[in-house]
Amino acid sequence: MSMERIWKDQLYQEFARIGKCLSSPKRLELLDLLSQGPKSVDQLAKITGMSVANVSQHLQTLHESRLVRSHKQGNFVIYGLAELSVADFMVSLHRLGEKQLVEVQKLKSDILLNHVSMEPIALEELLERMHRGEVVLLDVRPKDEYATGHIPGAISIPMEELEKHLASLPADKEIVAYCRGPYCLMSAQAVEYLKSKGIKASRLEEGVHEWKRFVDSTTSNKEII
Amino acid sequence: MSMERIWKDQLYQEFARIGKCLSSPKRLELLDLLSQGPKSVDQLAKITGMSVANVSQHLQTLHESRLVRSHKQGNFVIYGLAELSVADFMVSLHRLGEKQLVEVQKLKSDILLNHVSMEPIALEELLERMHRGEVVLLDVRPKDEYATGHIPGAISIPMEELEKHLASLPADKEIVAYCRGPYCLMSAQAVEYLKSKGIKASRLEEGVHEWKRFVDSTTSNKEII
DNA sequence: CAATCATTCAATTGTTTTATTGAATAGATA
DNA sequence: TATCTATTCAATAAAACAATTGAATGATTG
Repeated sequence: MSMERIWKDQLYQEFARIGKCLSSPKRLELLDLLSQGPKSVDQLAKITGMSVANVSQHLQTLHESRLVRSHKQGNFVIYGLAELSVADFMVSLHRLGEKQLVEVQKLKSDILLNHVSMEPIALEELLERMHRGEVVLLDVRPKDEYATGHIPGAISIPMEELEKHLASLPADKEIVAYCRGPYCLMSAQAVEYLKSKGIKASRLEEGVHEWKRFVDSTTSNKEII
Repeated sequence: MSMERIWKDQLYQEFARIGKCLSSPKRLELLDLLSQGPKSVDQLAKITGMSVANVSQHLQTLHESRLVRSHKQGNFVIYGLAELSVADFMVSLHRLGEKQLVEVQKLKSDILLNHVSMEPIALEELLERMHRGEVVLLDVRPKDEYATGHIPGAISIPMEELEKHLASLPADKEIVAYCRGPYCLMSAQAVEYLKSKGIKASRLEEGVHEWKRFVDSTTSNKEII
């Protein structure tokens, strides 16, 4: 076998390690969760419904490919993305999946039918209307995820505390709720609840990383060659 | 199991199908090759050194995930990327791999040591100098890949025909050669050959898709929200 | 109409991966 | 020091995968 062949095989072998990480549904879910902020092993186990040992094993795999990293904090091992670019890559994967896989499109529209008339608001429209002061953006993720990063201007009320803080919401404005991204249903539940209380509300499908990619693509303005 | 859990599992199952495609080194190489233009099964088999049956099997996998598509042309089945966005996604994967995997960095620098003093020229610098008419950009890929898409201003001389067309190259300008991208060595071989003939030459690491992403990121200039 | 050719299919092999257990580790707490 | 607790490790069994081979397909060519 030629030198070049060996080199290419080794190189693609390496890239395939990242591919391997993405070949398991559970690992993809873990990466999506970690995109929102660092978490302990058993937090991840609880959210995903997997056994702790299983989560740990998947995290090892992700660690070997340098997609996540960890540190000890008291009794817990906290895992997080190794790089912000991993989150951005996950957005790329989601985009590609939604474009190529009819099944993804179907699954998404199916769930939105369950949540009545849940047409999401477009990111562009939202930012415009926020700017004009017409809407309030609501981040319904846990506090720590909000602290890790959120869309500027959003207020934080975690899903479980929504009822408690209902009164503090401005009555005259429309509420737009968002959560972890297109495959998280917390915002849908929030909108459903708000609507049931007679509050005008709609859902933003995008999460923090999708938002970030959007502003990056609209504000980059380097000089042309 | 809750409705939501089932939905999420199905959804991530779907995304994992794309991941599966990326988990095999051979399939990654096939995707990279198809990024350059459509090819028949046995063309791919010859380039990659795999058996035809094996290539066909991998192509089925890629086809099931809607990453490639095929059509018959005479006696041949021609495969190509299903969407240009697949090529762009591959660039994302390469980026992530180069950033996270030290092994990839090492493999790349190792091979460049073999090709003496082969520091690649930066894309930005190249475009500037091309614009000033200081350099000639040379596409050494096969003609059909050039026809599928090339960097504007590049001239096409496939690797094997380089010797034949040597005289037609402008003597006063520096030559910059490029090929399929960072993991293709044709351009390095071309530069080595040109240098051996006393022609000033250097290598562009980027290929068409990397170039495309670069111009997209520098020229996008929509108004800010 | 037979022969040829590129490709796919089917069956087989050996290898890898997954989820599941239960035990081991190593900090923190009492 | 003993006891928790969270996590990892190790061993297992079931499932999925990759590469190989040879046969089957199906269109084109002589």
